[in-house]
Amino acid sequence: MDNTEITIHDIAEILGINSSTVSRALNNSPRVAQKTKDKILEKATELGYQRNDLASNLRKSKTFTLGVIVPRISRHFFASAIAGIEETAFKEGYNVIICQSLESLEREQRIINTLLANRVDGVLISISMETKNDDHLFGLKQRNIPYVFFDRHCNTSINSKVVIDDFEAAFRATEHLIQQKSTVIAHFSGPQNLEIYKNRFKGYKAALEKYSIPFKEELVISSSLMEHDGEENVKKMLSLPYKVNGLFCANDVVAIGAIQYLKKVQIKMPDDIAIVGFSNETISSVIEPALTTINQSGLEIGTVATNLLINKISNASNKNIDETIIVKTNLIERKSSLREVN
Amino acid sequence: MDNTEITIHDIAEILGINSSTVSRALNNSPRVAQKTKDKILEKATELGYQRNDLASNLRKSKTFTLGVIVPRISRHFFASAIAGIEETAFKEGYNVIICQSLESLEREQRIINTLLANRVDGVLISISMETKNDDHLFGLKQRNIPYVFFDRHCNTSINSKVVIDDFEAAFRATEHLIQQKSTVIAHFSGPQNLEIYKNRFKGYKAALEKYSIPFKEELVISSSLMEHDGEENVKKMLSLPYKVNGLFCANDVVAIGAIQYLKKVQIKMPDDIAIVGFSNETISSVIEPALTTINQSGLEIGTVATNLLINKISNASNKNIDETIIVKTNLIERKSSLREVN
DNA sequence: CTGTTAGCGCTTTCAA
DNA sequence: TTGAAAGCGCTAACAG
Repeated sequence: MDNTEITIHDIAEILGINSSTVSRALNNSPRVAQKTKDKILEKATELGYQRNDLASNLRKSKTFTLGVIVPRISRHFFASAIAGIEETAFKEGYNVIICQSLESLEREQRIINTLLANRVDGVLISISMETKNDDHLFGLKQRNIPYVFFDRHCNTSINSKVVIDDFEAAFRATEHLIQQKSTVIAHFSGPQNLEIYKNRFKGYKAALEKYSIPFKEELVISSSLMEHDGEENVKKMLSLPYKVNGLFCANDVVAIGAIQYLKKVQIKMPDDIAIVGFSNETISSVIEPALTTINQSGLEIGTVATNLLINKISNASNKNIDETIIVKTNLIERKSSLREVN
Repeated sequence: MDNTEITIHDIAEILGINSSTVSRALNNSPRVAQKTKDKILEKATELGYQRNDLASNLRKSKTFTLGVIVPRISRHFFASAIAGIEETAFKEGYNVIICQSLESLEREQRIINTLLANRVDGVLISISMETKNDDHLFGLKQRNIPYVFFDRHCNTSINSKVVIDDFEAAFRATEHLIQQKSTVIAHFSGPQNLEIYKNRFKGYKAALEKYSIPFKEELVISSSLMEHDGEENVKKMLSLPYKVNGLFCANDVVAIGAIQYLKKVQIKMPDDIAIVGFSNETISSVIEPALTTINQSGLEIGTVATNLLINKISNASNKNIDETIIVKTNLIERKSSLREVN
């Protein structure tokens, strides 16, 4: 068990040929005789040769690797987005480095430096809660490395992004509640420095306005998107001096927490309170039967974003065109199984 | 916005010094005068220099990168294990490449090749459901790249691993049910080609034996660890011609599904059926109040495994010593909040 | 179809 | 304390 790396030179020497030929053969170049190729391939597998991508990539100044930055890989939405990203990337011959910012700007910054040092060909990013602008992406811009935001994006400058129409979705969600006879509608919101939550809030407000329902500050309950925030939010909501009979929840994780607590304190959904929340294809079955959802496909967003990025990488002409792709959402109304059960 | 990479040579040329000195300075070598260092660092930041790790790693034959292979990053347990891994790795100056096998042996194989090609310094792996042995790790062995199994491991040859005592934990879990007056105890099991599920099954069986409870084949219900399997399993369990009043669930994801379905069909826990299942620090609050858990710390397992791996990497003498570290679990009994509520 | 040569950007002897 | 030179393993002209 010796540690020596087998290189193309070793193979070349053994076979009494030149290492360039070995290189060509291993890259399946048409400019090598089939017989030589066979010989080389056989020897390579025999010796357990494994190309050194560091050397190869260095030489080619191309890594076929994409960096992906998400706040947290375990979140339903991001997990499904990653599924879409990986699928698309692999199909196009790209590898993917998945990194989590854990909602920290500093970590996001560090990750970008690492990706830069590793010469990724492009970056997909969904920003952390702490991130207020794209200053820390300067390195990418300077080095002309294309990047695409997905879902959580920056609004501080023009960039390529793949998002849903948060305003519209929130508007529709709130409208749906109103049409379901909800008259007092709370909004569990997210960090207001994130565009998506800003827009969801705006959509909520606009719908109220349209139907002449007075907006009340105290019905908007914000949080940092942890599951236990759901419980906290519900408690705040229940402590109001009047009864809330509708809830638009801007985040799925919070929604899960909220629904669980509502069940626990025996508040019936949707009879006591109707809920509309965001969801996606991988979300836990907890939430599914409980409420009407705005289906936001992480898989699709991931796929679309990756295609856009790879496009930017390969078409130099597209590289500097900033475009926004809006992925459709749809409202899925569910027969609440909670009605019978709870 | 030109695309030219800034190299140490550029900096050297501008400053009229040699690139070796620049290299040394940027690596904070003590063999460079502080004045020169300052000059170089200033110029480097001014130009937005960013080291090319491909070149650096190639030269050093060392990447300070660990490969991590898990079945699925979105699973509670693996997400928390990854948290532990990253924390430990970063602390020691290592980066981490996270890969998911999606329970496919073929993908696992491909991932290993990619990691090999990228010359990672070591690998942490929790095997897929399809993986029956460690044949596909041959490349790692051959190249003398250390690897450590965590949680899901192979038993087909001696390897380093960080695991819990599955037999003991399962035994204790089942014993607990018996002491809680459960007389007919079902076991929701996992794929029997995985050691951990084999051992959990053995522990279950051994406990029954100790207390002279007859073992029944049909009480052992296996699945492929999806959340909806929980529901399927419960249905199978309920279709038995006798009443089951205890359940030892060998997997948390299945447990979540099972508990939800049990709630749905209004079976009271623990009155109608007492449950013990595995859990860990990040698990959804869904499961928490419902049952007694065997607390299996992903964070700790990740941390321990990473330390072991880094140790193997740096101490050549340890490299070929295979050791098994058993991380303690503990049984956490919960006051079931379901009792009052449901 | 194959060989020669140069060099990707960095680190690391060895020398001064 | 700095410089010169070699080379990590690979690919890509260019030549033949």
